[in-house]
Amino acid sequence: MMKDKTAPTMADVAREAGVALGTVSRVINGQQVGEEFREKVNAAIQRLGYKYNSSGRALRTDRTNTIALIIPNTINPYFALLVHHINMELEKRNRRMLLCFTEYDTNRENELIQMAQQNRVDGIIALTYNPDLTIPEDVPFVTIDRFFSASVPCVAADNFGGGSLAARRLKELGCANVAFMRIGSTLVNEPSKRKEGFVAACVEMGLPFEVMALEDGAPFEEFERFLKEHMKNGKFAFDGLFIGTDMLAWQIIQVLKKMGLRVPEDVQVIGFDGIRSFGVLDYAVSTIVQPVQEIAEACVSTVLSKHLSNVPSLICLPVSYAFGGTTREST
Amino acid sequence: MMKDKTAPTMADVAREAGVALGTVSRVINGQQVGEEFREKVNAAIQRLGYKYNSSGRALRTDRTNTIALIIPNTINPYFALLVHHINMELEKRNRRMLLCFTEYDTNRENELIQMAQQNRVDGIIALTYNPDLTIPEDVPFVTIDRFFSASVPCVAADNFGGGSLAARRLKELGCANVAFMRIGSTLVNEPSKRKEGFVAACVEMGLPFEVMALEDGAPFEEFERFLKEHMKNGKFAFDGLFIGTDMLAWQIIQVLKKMGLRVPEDVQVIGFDGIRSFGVLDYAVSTIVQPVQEIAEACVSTVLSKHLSNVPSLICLPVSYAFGGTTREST
DNA sequence: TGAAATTCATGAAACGTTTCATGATCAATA
DNA sequence: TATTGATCATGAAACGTTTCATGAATTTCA
Repeated sequence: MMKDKTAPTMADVAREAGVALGTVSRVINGQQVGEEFREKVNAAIQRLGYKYNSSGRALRTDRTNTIALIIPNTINPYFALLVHHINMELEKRNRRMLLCFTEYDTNRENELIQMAQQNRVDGIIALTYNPDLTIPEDVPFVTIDRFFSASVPCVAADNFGGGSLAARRLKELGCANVAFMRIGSTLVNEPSKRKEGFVAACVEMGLPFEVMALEDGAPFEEFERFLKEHMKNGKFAFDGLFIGTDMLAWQIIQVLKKMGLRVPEDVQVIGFDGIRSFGVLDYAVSTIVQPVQEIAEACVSTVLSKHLSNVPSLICLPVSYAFGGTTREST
Repeated sequence: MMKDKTAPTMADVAREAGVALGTVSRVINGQQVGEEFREKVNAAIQRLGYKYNSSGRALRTDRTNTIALIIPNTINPYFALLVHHINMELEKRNRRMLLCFTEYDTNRENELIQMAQQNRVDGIIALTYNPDLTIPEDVPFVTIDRFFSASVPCVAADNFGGGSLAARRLKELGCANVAFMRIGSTLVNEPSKRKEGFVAACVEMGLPFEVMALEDGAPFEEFERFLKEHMKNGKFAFDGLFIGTDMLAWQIIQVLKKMGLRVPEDVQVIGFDGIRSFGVLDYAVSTIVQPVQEIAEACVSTVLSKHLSNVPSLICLPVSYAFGGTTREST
């Protein structure tokens, strides 16, 4: 099964159809072309089995119709969801996705940005952890959840509002002693505002609260220790918990159950992200839902927008609260 | 902040360094070049801030160093895992991933293959559902879990062996009445061998079994009905279940618990895929583990292998059994 | 009817790289 | 010293597309 020496090109189509090369290009790109010419060209394309070659256009126009997405991985369900929606939004606009995993390696974050630039992607969407990230200047660049400067557009959920919504919701549910728990770097990034919003609302409502924050890499056992320390004679110090992410919330709930506490009867637990639990959790799961679809839409439309200078530098999208299937908007 | 009219190119570097264009190319590609030339070129690259442009090479060499991965989505944790490992394997070999989601749309599967070819990817790895998929001829093509013909390499876990391992394991655990449950198309594909291996082993061991298979799109309630039908006066007809996928197994376990059955005390349940449960499940989870890493490695090395004709047409990789952290090889 | 305006195909140049045949330089051998 | 061989930089062509200035053919309007 011998391959043709070389695949047919636009020039071959033009020759076969008896028209000029430029005419073939215009037919293929759906531009204004006389009817009889269009037919001749299409017939020739069929006869030769011509296949369009994007490499030529990429070189000539310096556009690849490809956007790079730089993200730690797809193992975390929230990232997987993000990848999915961003890909769908790109597809809608007839763009491709070059997917790059950082594995939380801050050096690799920079390398991947370089690589994407060499590959002449039309833009980069990045969810990174390097506070000294090298922001590229020659290619549209949008971050998720990381604010660098006014000139680098950042798309994020309303983390502050979400934290505050969680606090208000716990209060409404009758909680009298609450706590916030999270793990993650102390980078100044958008998600850290979950705590701020929570704390602000607690203060405003006069709701007593505690904060338990661990640095990246700290062992989960410290959370267990924290929880057990607040268990005195079968009485738990908190009747409401707000947890930084759903994944962590699920783990915490496991610990609570091992401690003999019922969720939500004894302790209300609210997570963050809005990860659906694959129908696998048998306890009531509450969460502050990130508007992933809208985040994806904002990332894509921002990175593709022609006039990046006119774009807001922080796009903040409203979250909602989900409990047993009911949701309501934040603020 | 005005961008340079045009970014520096190899020609600019050559002029700046006072050498020939070809020399710059050879320096950049690490080929044999005299020491003083190499230094001059590197200095010029620094001075000009030259950035390599892959589009030129793609056109000239017809190689993009990019592989397309066509897969339904990343929402399903097994797919997410696959995407992750394939990306890592590509990264090792200095290749990029163009990620395409089919959303189980069989037409889109074909369209994406076309698109990938237009983008001149160096190869395609596909996990598809269209039995009449149009297999491209001009580009290396590897499938996951789908056998089309001897000329289309297919990478899959040892599904038959896995099914048979599950049956033997249930027997060893003392089960006397078992059932297999699955949902999915009846396409002749590799995963359907899970049932065959299970049935064959049951027959061989004289272990009574039933099979409950649903077509794609069937409502989950039918599984519930099936399970409840086999519950008579608080006595369940099965003491062991083998479920086609972990995700389904998790859902089934929820139903069993609602029916008042304990897992694994009353019913042993074995899933398939080896999805870790995010530390979120509070019941004993058993599963036949797909060797995802090895599958990814096989896909990538096959699709990149120069002599695709010499490659085996079905690469079948051994699975293992996982229960509470212990694993053992199949067969 | 004639001039002006409009439509639309043509032909060639350009994008940035790789690669190949050519030729220059220098060392080694006779 | 003269010749051969080896090394390695040079210059130009080629990859397949888009785009732009040119000009031919047709339509419009006075």
